[in-house]
Amino acid sequence: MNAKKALRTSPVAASAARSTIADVAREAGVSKATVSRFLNHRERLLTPDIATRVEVAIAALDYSPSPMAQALKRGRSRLIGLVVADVTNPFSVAVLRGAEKACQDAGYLLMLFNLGNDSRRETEAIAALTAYQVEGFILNTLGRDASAATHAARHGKPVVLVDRRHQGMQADFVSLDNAGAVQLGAQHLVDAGYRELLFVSEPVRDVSSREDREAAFRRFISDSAAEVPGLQGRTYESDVDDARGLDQALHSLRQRAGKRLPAIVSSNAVVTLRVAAAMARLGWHFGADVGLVGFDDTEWAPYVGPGLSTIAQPTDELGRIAAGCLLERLRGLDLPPRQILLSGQLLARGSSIPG
Amino acid sequence: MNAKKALRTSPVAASAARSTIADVAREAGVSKATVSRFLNHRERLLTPDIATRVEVAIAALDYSPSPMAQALKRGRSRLIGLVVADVTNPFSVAVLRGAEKACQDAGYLLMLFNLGNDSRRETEAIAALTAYQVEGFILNTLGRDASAATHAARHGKPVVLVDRRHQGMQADFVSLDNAGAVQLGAQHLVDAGYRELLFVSEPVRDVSSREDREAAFRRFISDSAAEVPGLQGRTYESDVDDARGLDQALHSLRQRAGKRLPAIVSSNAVVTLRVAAAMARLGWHFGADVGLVGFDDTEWAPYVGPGLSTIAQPTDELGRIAAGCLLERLRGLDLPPRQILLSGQLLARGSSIPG
DNA sequence: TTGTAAGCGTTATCAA
DNA sequence: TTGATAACGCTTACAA
Repeated sequence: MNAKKALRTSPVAASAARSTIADVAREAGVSKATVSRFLNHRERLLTPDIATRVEVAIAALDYSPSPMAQALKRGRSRLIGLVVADVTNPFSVAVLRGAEKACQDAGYLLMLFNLGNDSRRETEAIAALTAYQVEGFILNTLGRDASAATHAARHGKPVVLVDRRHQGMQADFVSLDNAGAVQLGAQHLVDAGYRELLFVSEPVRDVSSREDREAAFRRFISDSAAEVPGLQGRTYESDVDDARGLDQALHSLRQRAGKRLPAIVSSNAVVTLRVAAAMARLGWHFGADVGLVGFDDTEWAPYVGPGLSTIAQPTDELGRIAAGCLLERLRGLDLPPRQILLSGQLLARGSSIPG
Repeated sequence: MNAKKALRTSPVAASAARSTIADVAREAGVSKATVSRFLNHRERLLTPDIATRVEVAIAALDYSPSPMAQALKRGRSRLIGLVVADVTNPFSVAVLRGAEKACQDAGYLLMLFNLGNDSRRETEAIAALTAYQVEGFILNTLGRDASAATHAARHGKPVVLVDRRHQGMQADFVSLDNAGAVQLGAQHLVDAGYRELLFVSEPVRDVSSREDREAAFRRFISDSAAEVPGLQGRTYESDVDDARGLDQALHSLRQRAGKRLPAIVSSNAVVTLRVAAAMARLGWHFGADVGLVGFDDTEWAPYVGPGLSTIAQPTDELGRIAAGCLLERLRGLDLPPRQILLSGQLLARGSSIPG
């Protein structure tokens, strides 16, 4: 198209091939070692004259070192592996976003592996990422297969678990304070006058955050029973393809409630959506017919029904802190595994007003 | 024997070090070349006896080749760079999901770079990804800075553009058939009886999909004016932090409508959410007060107000096809750039019933 | 059919 | 302070 471009790239292969450290060395009339030193040990050990020559050559050739070659040599790749259970889950995405930012700021790139909720791929994910020499892992997995992550840890790679603990795994763990959050949400419903509560979750088994939340809910009920007359609570596991089951669960919830007010605590955004679907099928209204507080403050929560009351997780922070923990370990911090719990925030909207 | 060797063979660190091709060669009593051949040229050129010995050794040492070293040697990395404008946008995530699946199935890993809607980071993204020797790019960027992508293409790396075209860029392009989709949505509103239409979009300039949709909307209005008495249409650009402006736009929409029915076509899920917020502020109801059809069929669309009518994009397909195009190019396919347009699907719900 | 050796782009260890 | 040179883990002529 333009002759200018053609001129600029006159040496035939110049535009196609990345320039290497050897090119720079030749251009500057020094050895590769000197160029490498200039790059890695910046100011030290360099004659000003030589330094500037190298600097000029680097600029002239638009040289930047190959991370691949560096990785091979140093054994460090500036790569961090991120495994998420399900990119479709807004929570995962939000965390991903926070983590990505922190990693990039620290000069690391993120390699993403999405499990698509298939726990069998967990091992595969860790293996692939390990092969690429990622320096550490941020894991938000299903947790069925602790062995995979343990394997990673045994290879000396630091691991940070987000939201979901693995049994007996020695790793930093960053999560919402689930117990506190459940307490917050359930208490809010009680304060609003609801007395017959139902905790709705995805299958709880082996997913630590679900277990924690359910356990906290049970504890809340038994702890509060004394002070709050008529308070009752049950739990229900909702399955993806059992809409009817959920409908029935809601029916019996109202039945049990009798004259008392029934309400739901939903354990994440996915479940909240299912509950919303059920409510629509039944023709019931949030707040008046059944109260609701749901985990995860999605952007759409304010516009569903009278507005859904939610417990917001500090997702961005979770991601940032998880990445931060990892980066600290990569910088050599040697501490026993930490548990970092962040508190949730209650956002009261129409769905928790008996109206 | 240096300390390194000692470390290697000490039982403690034994589990920590990945085994290399040299280890396998030693174990099998053959040369590295033979192991390499076994790996790369499978059946050919191998004595059964030797082949099995290698196979056993590989299994025994749990060996897998280092993609980094392979990349360095071959110049191919089995990596694909994915740049998304905004991981927060559900559309981006959905595409990401489709693309990731296809890439993984083909043995490629995805390197993710999120722009966070900051167009200045586009160059940075491409540079970082290029440095890691990604073999190709899937780009869903803002499109301000075509030079970045062009740069990539000039380096001989195939590029696929998703949803957003870059001006004058020679690359495969995969997208929704925006013109058809707008027609579908607008016609639906007209059929439902709405006559005063407003197309609401994020700032249109330089983002091809937004431009296409707006242009299609304008065309629809002028084309239909003759047959549909009283049909009028305008466009409005909504800014993130100008909620008041949007409120006013809705006000004047109703004013202009007079006795005719007013409706909105919203150009993506983000805008739809903003419109929902405005409607809530104004105390208006979808369908009855103002009709709506919105781009992007999110999971929450059915539960906002009377259900939001949407135009669903085949997001998964978009991602899959984009990845497919790239993989074809990587396999050597040499064709002029293709444009692949997929049609949207209208999902009619309460928000387009004047009720 | 198999082995030897060079080299991909770096960094690190030596001498000089 | 700088420069050869040997790795890092792999592939691939070229020899045997």
